Amino acid sequence: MSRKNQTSELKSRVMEVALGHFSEVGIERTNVSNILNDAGCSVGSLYHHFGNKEGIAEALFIDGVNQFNSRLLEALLPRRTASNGIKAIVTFCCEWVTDQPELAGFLLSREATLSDNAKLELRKMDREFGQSIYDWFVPHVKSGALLELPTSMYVPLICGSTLEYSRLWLSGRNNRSPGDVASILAEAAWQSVKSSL
Amino acid sequence: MSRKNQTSELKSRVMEVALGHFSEVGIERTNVSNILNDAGCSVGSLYHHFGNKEGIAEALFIDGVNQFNSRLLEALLPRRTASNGIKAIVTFCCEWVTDQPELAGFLLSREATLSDNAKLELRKMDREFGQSIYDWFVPHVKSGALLELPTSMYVPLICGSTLEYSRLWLSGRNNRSPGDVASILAEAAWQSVKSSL
DNA sequence: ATAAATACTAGAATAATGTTCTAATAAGTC
DNA sequence: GACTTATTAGAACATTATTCTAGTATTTAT
Repeated sequence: MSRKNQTSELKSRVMEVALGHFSEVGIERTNVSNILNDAGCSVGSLYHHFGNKEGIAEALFIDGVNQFNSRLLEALLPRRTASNGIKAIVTFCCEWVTDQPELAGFLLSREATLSDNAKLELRKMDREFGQSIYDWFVPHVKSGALLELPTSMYVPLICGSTLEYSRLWLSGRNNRSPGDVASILAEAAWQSVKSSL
Repeated sequence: MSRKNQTSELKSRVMEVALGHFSEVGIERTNVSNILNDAGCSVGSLYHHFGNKEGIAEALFIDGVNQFNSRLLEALLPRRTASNGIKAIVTFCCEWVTDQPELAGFLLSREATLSDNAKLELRKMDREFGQSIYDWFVPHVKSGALLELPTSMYVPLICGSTLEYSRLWLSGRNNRSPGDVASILAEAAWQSVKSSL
């Protein structure tokens, strides 16, 4: 196998193993040595590739956000009505969390403290993503289908309930998965941002 | 001063100092030695009173939840209509977060990993609190004013948007405080749980 | 094909830092 | 006033993330 492949395989093995530990006991309480053992990686390699323990968390975080963003857009952009779009966002979130609870829990915990570089990269990703979202929203606000609100309020209003419910489910204090109650959450989100005209 | 007073003063000084550090850089990245210096406390005393660093976080967490719960009940219980009650909950949350951002951020971050003892205590508090809340809700669900939903969904639906908006504001990516947008959040919460009959 | 440069691996040594432990001190109690 | 107990003190310890130096394999250039 080429070095490139070997390397990228090692990196993803480390990330996979680390995610398991992180989501189980948190970043702080997972030992680097455990990651090394489970992933079959040497100290030198790990620090060469990731810099430090937080570097692994950082890579996981950025990967996760990227994946989430692109799939959410796939789910949202084809929708033509405000109601269908809002419900698609919520339903997608529910399914995504239910399908990959470890990654979702890791992202929602916001445990990862990002380096300045990572923050910049994330901000760039966010701008692009935000622009696509914005473009979808504008016509529906203009048409009067959606409430006109401070920009920063749409995400909390649409996704807040879902994210809070997801946290609850991920913490194990609840049997019904977000996927199971997606329709309730979707309807509630729609009620909270639809224009009452 | 009596020893009792001296002790409790030291403990609260430590907790206050620790909260400042925790909310600024997180539990993991605050050094015990910094807390000791800033609070004028010796290693021995700190470990005698709190057991370990997490013990401080635990104490802060339990105190915070206690304070939040009791004040929320004060705001909710006097309300006679479903609409007023739901809006009172949301408004209270907004004001509470806005008034004590450090404590709110610390609680919302869920950074604190609780000991089994603390979990038990918290569960007990939660049961009592939950019962009071439940008693307020039942008649409004029975009367048809509120949607009938799985019990575990009321908190996410009512508070989710507010908590998510609070996180956003606390992270500094936003100027308008939760208190500033409380009425929007309150109305949205109400729309999402009111019965549409 | 060979040499030079580069990317990567290895693990012992180091450094940072949370926690324990023993002794000393002061407050409360009888 | 003696005794018991709670508290304080900080040096010693233990854990664990990270650095560092040396060595190995893979590309790249000539």
